[in-house]
Amino acid sequence: MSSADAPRWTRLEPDARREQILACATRLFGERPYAEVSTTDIAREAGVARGLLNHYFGQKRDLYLKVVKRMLLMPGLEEKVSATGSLRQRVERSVEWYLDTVAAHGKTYVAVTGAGSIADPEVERIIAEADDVAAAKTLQFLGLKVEVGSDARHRAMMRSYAGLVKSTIREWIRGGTLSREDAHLLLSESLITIVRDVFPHLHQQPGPERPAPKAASKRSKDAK
Amino acid sequence: MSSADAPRWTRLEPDARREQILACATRLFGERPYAEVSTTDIAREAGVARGLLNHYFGQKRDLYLKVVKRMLLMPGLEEKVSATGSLRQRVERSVEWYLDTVAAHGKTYVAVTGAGSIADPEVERIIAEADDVAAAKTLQFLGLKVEVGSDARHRAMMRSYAGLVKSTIREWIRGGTLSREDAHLLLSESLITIVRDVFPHLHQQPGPERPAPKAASKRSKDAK
DNA sequence: GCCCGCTATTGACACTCTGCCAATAGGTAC
DNA sequence: GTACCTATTGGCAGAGTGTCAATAGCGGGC
Repeated sequence: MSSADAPRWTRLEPDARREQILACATRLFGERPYAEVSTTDIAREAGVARGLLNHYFGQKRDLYLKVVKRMLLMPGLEEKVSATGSLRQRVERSVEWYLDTVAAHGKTYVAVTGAGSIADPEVERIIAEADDVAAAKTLQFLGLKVEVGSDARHRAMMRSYAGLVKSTIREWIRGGTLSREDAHLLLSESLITIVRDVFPHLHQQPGPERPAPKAASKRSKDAK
Repeated sequence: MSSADAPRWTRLEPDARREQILACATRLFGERPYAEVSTTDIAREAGVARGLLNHYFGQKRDLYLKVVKRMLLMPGLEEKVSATGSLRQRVERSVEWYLDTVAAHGKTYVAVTGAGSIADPEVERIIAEADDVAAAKTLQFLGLKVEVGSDARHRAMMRSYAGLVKSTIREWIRGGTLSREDAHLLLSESLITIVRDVFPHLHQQPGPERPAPKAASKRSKDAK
């Protein structure tokens, strides 16, 4: 026999094993919803004993949390995209970058963020945290992080905007009910509106504290 | 003894019992996430045997589905709000109505819609369906449901918008990071932008098929 | 090349939760 | 009071999860 004295299992460096398990878990959680993926499935996929998952990650939820974190805390943006040009240019570039990034990660991203995953406070906290980081990055990238007083409010609004981003991406990736161009258009226009009309005092517009945007503020055609 | 011959349990009409169980389930699912609420908890809360839940609702998921449905398919809008006036007026009235409705239902609504609940295909389908109904209603209410050809695309965009609505409401209801006025402002401005700039051909604007809104379309100040 | 110790990994046990179904008993009509 | 209908119960079997002592890769010492 070829496997006469072959070891029944191989010993890996903790980091390597952790990484391997995480990769399998990421794929499975992308294919099926949380509850449908048993730890036994993940263990079988990775070719290890189920107990090893708990050894490395603790609870099943913690493993899921790691997957979510990795998905949401995509590094990039400020390193990849230059923060120059008109507002519209910057908005469109950041939207473009985001769509690219998500397209690369594919379904898992949608499964993790879109469905909101498991309605667990801890998971939700992680998602909220990631949204907050993304919000801060976006604000900073757009060159709007100036007033510290109302920063919390603006961050909250950017987190809200993140909801629009997620649902739009789901329409695009999942059902294909929106094309990439549609998504781009919708996200860009909305973000520009938010920046212009909802925080107008951050923009060039001087105006009063919050100039009741009921009367359409006259907008000079933005440089494009 | 007072309870010498008192019956150990009382017999109810199926509809009444179903209703009672549903009420308890609704409350519990609003307090804790799906996985944290066991059928035993619900049964204890309702004062019945656990098996009765399965008898009336089948799977635990089906019970949850019923709760979600009841939450999401809030009737109203077209019956309550008149579809007259300028675009801005109609938008603001519908946003107002929606905020009122959600505020009435409170945390359960947020728990059910916001977190996305359980990442289950069936539950997701229900939510998507409800979003779609809401989207169609909104389009109709805004007086934009005219072209049948691109209706699917517009519906998809309104479903995306629903994502913004949900996340905004969560910021408002949960953390209180946004005030009701903030939510109103954000949602109104965004919806107006979408209707104006993303489906401009549906509005008064004639223009080509999709006139690349990069160049800011000149907007006459809307009647207000 | 052989043995030894370290520790990555296993396998089984106990517990919880869920779905199912035959048996039970509340209530009503006669 | 009695008998029937069926709403309701309670226990059983299966699946999934977390825990922990025991096992066995595998590198280092000689």
